[in-house]
This record gives sequence, structure tokens and C-alpha cells, in this order.
Amino acid sequence: MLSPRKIEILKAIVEEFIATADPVGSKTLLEKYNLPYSSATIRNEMLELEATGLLEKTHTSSGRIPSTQGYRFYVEHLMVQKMDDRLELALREVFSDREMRIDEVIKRSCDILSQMTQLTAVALGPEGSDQTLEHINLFPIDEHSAVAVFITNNGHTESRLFKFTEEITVEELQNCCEILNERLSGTKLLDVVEKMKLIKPILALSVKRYESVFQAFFNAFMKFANDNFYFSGSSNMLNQPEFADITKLKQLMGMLEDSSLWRTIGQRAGDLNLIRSSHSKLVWMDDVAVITNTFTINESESGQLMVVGPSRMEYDRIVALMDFMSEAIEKIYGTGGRHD
Amino acid sequence: MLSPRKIEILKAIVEEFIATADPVGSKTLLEKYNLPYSSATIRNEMLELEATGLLEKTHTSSGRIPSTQGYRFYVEHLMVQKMDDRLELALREVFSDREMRIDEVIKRSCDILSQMTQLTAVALGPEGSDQTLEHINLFPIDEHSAVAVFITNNGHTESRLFKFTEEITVEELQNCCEILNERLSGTKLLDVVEKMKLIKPILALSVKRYESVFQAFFNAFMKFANDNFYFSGSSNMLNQPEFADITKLKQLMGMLEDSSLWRTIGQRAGDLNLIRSSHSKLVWMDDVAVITNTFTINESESGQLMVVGPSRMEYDRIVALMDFMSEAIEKIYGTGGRHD
DNA sequence: ATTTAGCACTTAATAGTTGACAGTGCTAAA
DNA sequence: TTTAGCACTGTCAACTATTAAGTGCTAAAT
Repeated sequence: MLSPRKIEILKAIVEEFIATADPVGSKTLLEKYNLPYSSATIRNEMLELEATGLLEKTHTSSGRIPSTQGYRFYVEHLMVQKMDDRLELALREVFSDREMRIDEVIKRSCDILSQMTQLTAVALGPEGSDQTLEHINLFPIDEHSAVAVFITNNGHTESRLFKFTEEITVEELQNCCEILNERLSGTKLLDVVEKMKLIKPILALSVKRYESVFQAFFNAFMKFANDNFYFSGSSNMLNQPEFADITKLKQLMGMLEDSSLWRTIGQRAGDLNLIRSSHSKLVWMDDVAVITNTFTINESESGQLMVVGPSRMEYDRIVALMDFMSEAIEKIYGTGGRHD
Repeated sequence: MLSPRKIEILKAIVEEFIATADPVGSKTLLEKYNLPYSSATIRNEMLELEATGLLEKTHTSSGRIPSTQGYRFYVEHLMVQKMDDRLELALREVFSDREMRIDEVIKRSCDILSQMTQLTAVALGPEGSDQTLEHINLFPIDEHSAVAVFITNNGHTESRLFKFTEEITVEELQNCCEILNERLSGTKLLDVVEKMKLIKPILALSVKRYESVFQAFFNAFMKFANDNFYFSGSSNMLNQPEFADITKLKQLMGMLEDSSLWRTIGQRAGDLNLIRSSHSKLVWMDDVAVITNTFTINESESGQLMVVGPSRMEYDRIVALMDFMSEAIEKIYGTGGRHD
């Protein structure tokens, strides 16, 4: 439906614009990509591409920039997935440590991603609300303090320090742990908080000042259930010419700090599915593009990596990078051998 | 040595400049602070203050701004420490949870600090290299995995997930833990890494594929010893007029991400000691000022809170805020009752 | 029937010009 | 010693001219 020559020109324009961030004109195109047509021919083709809605002008006599639709076409049909060899090597090295905890790996991936793309990377850890509490353990540290360690069926841990005063004694705490273990083991984290309220009167029987102990355990569980949200490399945006304007930057930074927004984006299914990749999705909003990449660890845990940048980012390289990462994560932490 | 009138004028200028970020002229000063002198008199005084080096001009016919020396004088002699009542109330509320872990409290403080000051806050957690390893514990999760939990004498924890393959079995891991507990309990974290190398041959005897297990434990300890560095509210800088220029912003962001820089600043003893506060120190570098506040938990653990901002920040309010925080932290987590 | 050269036209970006204004330093009078 | 008055200086914002990049169209060339 689009002539090969139009496609050739469109591709060149998108790639040139991705590289330079400047509107690209017929002459530049001719010189840099030495196409075998005259500038006038190219202009004519551009005119038609604009009519189709694939290109845009920033003002009447400017060069062309790809429209959102233009990007879409590029991503869907023209893009070649690239992955540098030495890049892959470096990544493989990073992911070779099989004994890292999942949250560490995700953070690490996020850091690497932002560094390699020179953009901002966002990580949404496993929500974990489907996990169940496995066990609570108490370790005495000295006569004045002890640590309670909480473990879930997925091996996540959370710990909390207690200092003993006349209000709390070791025995009481021990007691408390036993009661909680008895009643809460195997409960979904999401339900733990509810269930704890029911246990309150039982606790009150055997623990003198149960209120503060209760609160501490309560907090620990809240932390478990909390959004596991992380981002990295936000200052990279300063290098992107589209954010030279400080007001735009402000807007973006505001977005970045709002974790619920990212959860929403992750769930937004409708948008563009990059056919080349089963994991990746692409979302455009305002002036920024977000590439989302979902990995699944097991039935109850999945997470997302995202890269946020101007719409002209290097989709192919980034998608390849992210796909590699999520596959590595799935291979190492994935469902193999897990059961519930 | 400085006439009372000069002092009065200097104080007004510093405070006006802190509030507006604009050079302040004789007339503005007259109107806003209704001083009982004419603008000409004020101008004459300003002239002399400039000669002393306490004031500066941005150009020949501009109003005055305080020089670094001017700030110094202000902070040393003129400043009144302020603390809003309802602010204190809010903080007291936050710090009332006595069962938070120290690192959480520090992060939380950092967040609060940046939010309240609308500046960037940096936290340097306890270095922890003086801590000793208390115990390693192994929890089976299911037949394919287990979690190892490491605990120090200060109640810090670190955990690591193991998946079993033909390379590692539960028994081997159990074995490994026992050996490490036996040999490493009570060792300083700093020395653990060294000592582990010695244990390697012993491990090799009883554990088939000790190499990967060894590596995992090793990593866990490295993480303990790692810099505990955190910052928050870097996007607040976008609201500061002195960073409207994007290149300055870039420079600052670059600084922010360099954790070693902040360790250095923390140790820089020489600079200005704010007499009003035993905890706080003030450092000027380039265009930014850093207020450092040190808190001590016990002999082996201390940390720092810092606020980074333009030199015209509200020193008095911020110092009061930080002092309150570090005192709260010391009261809750402090040395009371601890021993080594 | 395409393609291309040539040209008039549009716009953004840059540099200069101007006038208002905020603030100074100095002088001379109070 | 203080203050009123005034000439002077630098910044800022609004306007204007100039330039350069790039377009769309027309008419000639392939």
C-alpha cells in the first residue's frame, strides 16, 4: 500500500530524527543517506506521507518529524531488533549470579537499563499480595533486644528490631510469635492484616502491653504488601533535548514520583503490542513514550521493567535489551520447579 | 566591630534574599522592613558592608546579595533557630514508632526532610563495618529452595534465596551454615570477607560444589558492608530559581549521584561549625550549601543526614529541623542499654 | 508520466536597537 | 551625620532586520 520508495524515505526520516532530535529536511536526507533521488522528489514523497498522517511539520516551512502514527508504523513494520554482541556478553555476566534475591536483581536491572539507554528506567517489583506467610522467627540479640524475621512462601524476608523495656519482655514477644505463627501461617499477605485484627483480643490475654507489639508486626506486614517501586537514572533526562525546557522536566519528574501511575500504565493493555516481542508493550502519553516489559516468575509473582523517554527513543535497541533482561530473569527465578 | 545599624541592615538583606532569591536594593529594604533611615543612608552602609566583604553586587547597578562571608556572619551571629510548633508535633508523631528498623527511620527522615524543606536531602546510613556477625540461619521454603538469614549484633539482617539443583542440596547448605557459624560468629563484618577466604578449603571438604554457595554468602556480606546511601527529593531542585539553568542542574545531579562525595563532605571537619547546634555543620561548595547533621547510635554506628540546596536556604529552620530529627533518632535507637 | 531544476515564499532563530526601570554613587544641602 | 537630588549604569523586554533552512509549486527534462 505504501510504495517502497515511500517506505525507504519514512524509515530514513524516523531514524535520522531518532538520532538528532531535529526536524529532517529533504536535503539533509539526500546527503546523509545518499538516496538516488533528487531533493524535489523526496519533497513530493514527503508531502504524500504527510497526507497519509505518517509525518508532521513543526511549522509551515520546517523539515518533517514522524507523527505518533509514523512511529507506530516504524515500530510495527520497519524496525530491526538490534542487540550488540558485547552488550549481551556484559549482561550475561551480570545475570550469572544465581543467588541474588529477586528484588535485588530487579533493582540492578533497572540501574543497568537506565545506564545503557541514558534514559529513565522504572521497575515495578512483584506485587506479592498473593504470597502467603511462611513463618515468623525470633532471634535474641542481647538481653535488651531481639529481631523478628518474617518469611513468605516465595522466600522474601522482612525483619524488625525490638528493644525490651518494662513494657515488653522476651517472653511476651516469644509468646506473640507463637500465637501469630499458629494462626497466620499459610495466610495470604493481603489477608494477614485483616486477620490480625481478629487475633488482637487473643494477644491481649497473654501479652501485657500488646498494643505496641501488635503495631510493630502490623507495620512489618504493611511493608510486605507495599508497592515495590523503584526508578533510576532520572537525571539522564537532562541530556535529552526535548526536556531542555524546565517546565516539561518538572512535569515529567512529577510523573516519575507517582508510583500508582506506573501501575496503571503497566495494566493498560490496549495500546501497541510490539509484534517482535512477546514481552514488550509500547505506550505513548503526552510527549513521552514508555516501553513496558513484563516478566513472570511464577503464578503469584510478576514484575515489570519500563523505560521512559522521548518518543524518538531507539525502540529497537531498547526492546532487545529489555527482552534479554526479562528472559534472563525468568530463566533464573522462573517457575521451574516451583509449586504452591 | 560592626555598628548595630550595619548589623540590622545585613540581617535584613540576608533574610530578604533568602526569601526572594533576588538581589535586594535600598528602597525595597526600606519599604519591607520599614527601617528608620533613608534609602541613601542604607546605600552608604551597604557600600561599607561591601567593602568589608559581607555583601556583593551581581553587576554595577544591581542590589546587593550576601557573599559567602556574609552568610557565614549571618549564620554565626545573627541567626535565630526556629522551629514551628505544629512541625514539631508532626515530627514527634512520625518518630513515635519505636519498632522501626534504623535504616527505615533514616530513609523516612530523609524523605520528610526533603519534603519539608523543598530541597534535596541525603542520608548516609551507619557504615556498619564495626558490626559483628551474630548468626546465620537457614529456613527451608519448600523442597527446592531455602532462605539464609544473616543477623548482626546490631540487629541488622540480610537474606538470600537458594534454589536447589543437582549442584546444591539442603544438607550441603545446612552444613555450610554450620561451618560458617562456628568460624565466623562474632567476627567483624569488615573481617568476615577476609576470613571467608581461609575457610574456603574447609568448605571444600564437606560441600560438593562449594564454589557457588561460597559466592552467594560472600555477596551477602558484601552487601552488608556496602555504602548505605540514600537521597530524596532531587526534583525539588527544579523549583529553586538558582537552578533554572539546565547546565547547573546537570552539574548538581551529577554530584548527587556520587555517593563517595557525600562521605567526604561528612568527614570534612574544618568548615563552619554552627555554634547553636552541636550536631550540625555547614559546608559551601560551588553554588550549593550543604548542612550536615551527625547522629550517633552507639560506638559502632553513626549516620548522617544532609540537606543540599542553594546558599540562600533557610539555615535556621533547617538546622532546627535536623537537630530535632537526630535527637529523636538518638533517643530511640541510641546507646542507652547497649553494650558490646 | 515521472523526475528534476529553479524560484518565490514562509518561518524560526539570531543579532541589534531602543526605552523603561531599578538601583547605584556622589554631591551638596539640612 | 543624615538625607534629598541627580547623573549614571546595567538589565530586561519589546521590536526590528537579517539570515538560513526548508517548503510547495511550476515548467522543463527525461
